[in-house]
Parts: sequence; C-alpha cells; structure tokens
Amino acid sequence: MNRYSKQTRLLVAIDCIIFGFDGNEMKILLVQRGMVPEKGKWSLMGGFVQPDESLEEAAARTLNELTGLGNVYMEQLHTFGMPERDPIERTVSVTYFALLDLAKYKVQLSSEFQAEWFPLKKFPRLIFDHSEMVQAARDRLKYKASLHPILFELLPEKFTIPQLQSLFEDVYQASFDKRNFNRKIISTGLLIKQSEKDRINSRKGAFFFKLDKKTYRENFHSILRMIPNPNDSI
Amino acid sequence: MNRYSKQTRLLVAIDCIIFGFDGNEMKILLVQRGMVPEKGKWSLMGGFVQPDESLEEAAARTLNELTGLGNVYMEQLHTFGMPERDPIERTVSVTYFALLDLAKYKVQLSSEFQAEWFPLKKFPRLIFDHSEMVQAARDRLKYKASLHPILFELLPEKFTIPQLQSLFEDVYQASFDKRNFNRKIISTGLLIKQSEKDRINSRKGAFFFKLDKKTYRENFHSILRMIPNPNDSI
DNA sequence: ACAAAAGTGTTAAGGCTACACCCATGG
DNA sequence: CCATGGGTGTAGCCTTAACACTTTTGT
Repeated sequence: MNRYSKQTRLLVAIDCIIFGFDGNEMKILLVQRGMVPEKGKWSLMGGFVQPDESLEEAAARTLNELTGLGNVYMEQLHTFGMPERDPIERTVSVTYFALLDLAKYKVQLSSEFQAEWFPLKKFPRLIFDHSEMVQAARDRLKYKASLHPILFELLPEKFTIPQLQSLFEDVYQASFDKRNFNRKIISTGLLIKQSEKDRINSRKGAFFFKLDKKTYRENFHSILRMIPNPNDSI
Repeated sequence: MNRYSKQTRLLVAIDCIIFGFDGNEMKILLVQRGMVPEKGKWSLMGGFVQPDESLEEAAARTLNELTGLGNVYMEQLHTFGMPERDPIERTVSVTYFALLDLAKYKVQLSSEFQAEWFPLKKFPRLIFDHSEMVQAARDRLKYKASLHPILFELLPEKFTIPQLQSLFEDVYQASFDKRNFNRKIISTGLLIKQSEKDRINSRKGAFFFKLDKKTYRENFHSILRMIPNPNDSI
C-alpha cells in the first residue's frame, strides 16, 4: 500500500496577514483577487501549498512574490477549515501573519498583483472568511505584543521612543503616559541609545535607539510585561 | 469554472494531544496505530478530515471515537506540514490538544483502539513527528496555564488546593511555596470553598473547592498571573 | 519669546517573596 | 500523644500608577 485509499484530499492554501507600520499608523496589505470567484474583490495575499514545499516555505514564498521580501518575521496563526469557506471547492487555509517596516519597503510591491496598503482602522470588506482571519491576527498581535517584544519587528533599525509609543498606541487603540511608557521600555534593557537625534517631529529632536539584538533574542520567549496600564481609549 | 484546476490536493489529518490528570500526575493518551506504515507503534489519536466536517468537528469526533467524551476543552495547537512527515503520502496535520479529568473517564476508552494512558514524564517513542507535536503541546500548556486558568479543566468538579498545587507542580516540574500558592489562587476569585473536606490524603482533611464558573468564563481571556515564582525544579 | 515636542523624578499603594508556626485528626 | 498533611500571617522589597515641570531649538 502506498496511498491512504478512500480518503478525500483537500486543497490546502496559505493566507498571509501582512502588517506594516509607516511611522504613523498600522496598515495591512491587501490584494485584488485575480481569479474567480470574487475576482476584483479585496482579499489577503494567498496561494496554494505546492507538492514539495513546507507550510513555512509556502508562506515565505507567498510573501516574497508580493513584496520581494525575505527574512521577515512570520508566525503561524491558525488554520481555518469550515467546509463552505470557499464556495468553489473545499479549501483548508493555514494562515500566517507577517510584520514589516512599511516605510522601508513600500516601493517594492510586485506590479503583478494589484496590491495596496490600507489603514488597519479602515479597510475594505474582504472575501470569504478573510475578515475573520484579520481579526484573529489583530487579536494575536495584541496578545503577543503585551508579553513579548514583537512590535520592534515593525520599526526601522533606528527609531525613537515617541515613535515606539505611537506604535503601541495604535496597536492597542489606547494612550499611555509617556513617563511610565519610557520607564517600562527602558527597563526591558532592549534599547541602545544612539547619539544622533531624529529632528523630523520636533525642534528639540528625539534620540534614536537601536534594538539590542542579543538581549532581544535572549529575552524574546520569556514573558515580559511590555506595556504599562493604558490611560484611555484614543 | 467550479474547481481550482491544476492544484494539488493533499490529505488533511487531525491529531489530538490528549492530556489527563489523575490527581497525582499528568498523563497523555496514546494509541497503537492500526494501519501501515508503523502499524503497532505508538502514536497520537488521529484521523483524516472528512469532506463535510469542519476541523473542530473532526477533532471532536476523533476524541469522541476514542474516549466516548464530548464537551471537553480543546484548542487548536498548530498545523504541521513538512512534505515528508508521513512517508506514504503527503499529509498536512492540524493538531488539537485536549484537557480532561482522567480519573472520571478512565474506564470509557473504546476497545476498538489499543489505547493507553502514559505518564507525561515517560512515554514511548512516537511515529512521524508526533513527539514534536507533544512537545509543542506541552510548551503551549505551560505558557497558557501561566496566564489563564486553563488547568482547572483537568480537575474534577470538586478539588482541594493541595491537589491543584500538585497539578501545577507537575506541569511546571517545579515546587511552589504553599502559602504563596494559596494566596495567589485565592486572589483570582475563581474558587468557591465547600463545607466538606477531602480526607483521603490527611487526617485533618483538606477543604473542597469548586470553580466559580461565571468568574471563570469572565476572566478566562484576561491575562492573569496564575503561578507564583517557583522555588526549585523538583 | 514662544510654540511644540522631548525628557525626567517622586510619592503612595499594592503586590510580591521569603519565611515558621499552629491546627485537626486518626492511629 | 504524636505523626501527618492542612492552613495561615507578616515584614521588607519592588513595581506600579499617578502626576507637572523643565529642556531644546527653529521660527
């Protein structure tokens, strides 16, 4: 015997929830679907798992086809498998979410796809169960970012603490006291202060910081408390 | 068009990591595989996803076939999809882990399967990547139980605090100071003290507690700190 | 000199760890 | 009466939230 006979084989897809931060707000990368059904409607970037690739490879390939990027933070999110989720044919979708520094890579989007960055606060209706996938990814991101220094993956190599705070505030839709936020972030020991300042947002200028990669790797899996108590919803 | 032509369809399996606690130690339920390849070797309970069932339904069905149980805590863990993980034919496996009160249900194991409870500390070599799945489930259990009151799912309706503590100690392979453990658990507000005592383990007897189901549901998703600092590894 | 954002310090409260003794009971 | 496991209290430390003023510099 070299097949499990009598069992039904299913299509297995990958869908990627691609988050980016432009220094100001969180965005999500969507594509206009190129095939029927729902051709022309907005959806997550996805594709089918090929016979010889692992799920991680399929996810990385999918991201790369759209953005040209590799070496991006990706994490398996959840697998969606309701029988009727794709009306054409039953498809099980393994979802991954990716975090990237949007400003740096904005221009590289493949023109092969009709892709666009949308603010996470307001993006179009998506096909199938893709909105549910986005919601699950947002929930996971919030959850994980409160315990692990994952949001640094969204920032450029050099960033300022006010930038970091505005990223947290956008993710949590909350405001934080800057003194407490500062103390909390500094106490993680993850930041290395640079001598230069970013003068884009103020006359005084804000010091740049870099991530201490070694400490980052060592502490990534320990449970930290990354955010102070929020003040209010924004 | 009513099929995505040219795409390869894959077998989609469910594998269940079933944890149980017998009042003394954590166990895992394994079956002797009934089909080639690896017939007779120990493996997780699993099966293929059927055409008309969701992944959750398939997982619940798999658990029910083996134990006769329904209404058990189950959670999707991770999807494993290395191309060569099953040498017969490529199979993507969606894993779920289950938590159950072993003492209560020990007898109901279906005789259709050769199933056995093994101590989590020492269980046989498993087929394919099943050991990796168990490790991932243990890691997830530790992680999640440190933040959410998930381990109550392993206990009978009435339980004592020393029982609860020994469960935590087994999961974390650590010992906790009983005064601090007590305070921490009581402060969650999840326990309702009963008037009866359990006199099995001591002459004095330990008070039974029940879970406050309402508080449990309300607080399940908030991030608590469930365990005090461990003293030492056991 | 003033506007606009960056940066910093203190206090009071609550939560945490570490630690040692009394209680209830059956034999 | 004693052995066994169950149950509790506290002091010192650390972390946290709440809160307001000073610094820098371009215009």
